[in-house]
Amino acid sequence: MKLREPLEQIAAECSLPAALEAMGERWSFLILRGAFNGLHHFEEFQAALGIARNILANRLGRLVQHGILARRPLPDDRRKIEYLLTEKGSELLPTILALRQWGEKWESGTPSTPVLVDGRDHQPIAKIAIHAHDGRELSKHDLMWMHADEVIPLGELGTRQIAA
Amino acid sequence: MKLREPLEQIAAECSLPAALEAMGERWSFLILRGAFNGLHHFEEFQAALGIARNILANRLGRLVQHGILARRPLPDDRRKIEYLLTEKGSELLPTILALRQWGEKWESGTPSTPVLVDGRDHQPIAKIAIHAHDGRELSKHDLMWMHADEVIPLGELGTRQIAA
DNA sequence: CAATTAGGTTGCGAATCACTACTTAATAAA
DNA sequence: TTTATTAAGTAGTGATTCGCAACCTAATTG
Repeated sequence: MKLREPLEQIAAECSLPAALEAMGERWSFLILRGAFNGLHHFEEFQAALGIARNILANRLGRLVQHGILARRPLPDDRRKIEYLLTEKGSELLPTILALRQWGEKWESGTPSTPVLVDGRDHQPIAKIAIHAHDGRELSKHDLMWMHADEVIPLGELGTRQIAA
Repeated sequence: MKLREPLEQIAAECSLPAALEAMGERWSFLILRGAFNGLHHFEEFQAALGIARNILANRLGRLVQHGILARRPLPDDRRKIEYLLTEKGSELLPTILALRQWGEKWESGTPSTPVLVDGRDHQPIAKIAIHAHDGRELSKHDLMWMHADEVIPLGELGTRQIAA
């Protein structure tokens, strides 16, 4: 059998396969959700998720390799390893929220806990949505796909020919 | 071996496992991306993604079962089956975009094609982000987690005790 | 110094994945 | 009207991964 081919080659012109290469495995998102909710240690993840230990070790290692989590042995108790979200990992939060909101609406039907709220007024965040560059929210009917070459950067309208 | 346990039981209070139950497998997101980009037929998906035929058949069936795709035999050529995004499936677009944007920034480094643009001005959409209920964009430092019971619905501030 | 804790690793059977070949029904070509 | 081709799968086979339980090692606690 050929080695499981990295998903990247499938569509070189799209970054989705690259993202899935890092996050596409069965437990990755749930481990990350745990990290967002304050889990830091191997045994914490294991207890909270009920994941097999070898799989957890493998996933944590993978997430560390991809720079999504950072692995830091604690100086006070050198048995303990702390897993922390990197900036790269933190920026997956919108993805997780979008997925969770979708699941809430279409699969489980019940609101999730804990809830992410605005620290200022303690109100839940808005639904993750698609916005135009000027902030307007866009519906499905406002959207279209274009080849990247055909997009005319703002501010150059009328001053430039289409690039291809 | 025990049957692979559905992810739902792990954290009944979160919808993320429910979402992953439907979309968590290796090819699901890429098939859906294909659907968003205009693929409708078995052979189209197969050629575009290079996925094994049995896996593709299985994934399409799963997505149909979950109501994410609809399966419709075409009346003019009754060999052909058309796979179409349902509303439920369409609402996964923010998730896919968030994941793709993340991959673009942190993994591939190159912009993806095709690009999703606003139909009115043909400008690329804004980055998927987290917004407050009033539309302000929130950064990581503006956010906090709360138990659902502790959230006081807007308009009831001061008129109601916290519910638990 | 014995017991416990944290974070793994190992072995094994079950399930899934990927590749190729085959099937079946409907349409198109000769 | 036979024959070929196309669309959408299914079946067989081996490699890989998953899940469980048991074990291991180093550091800390009693």
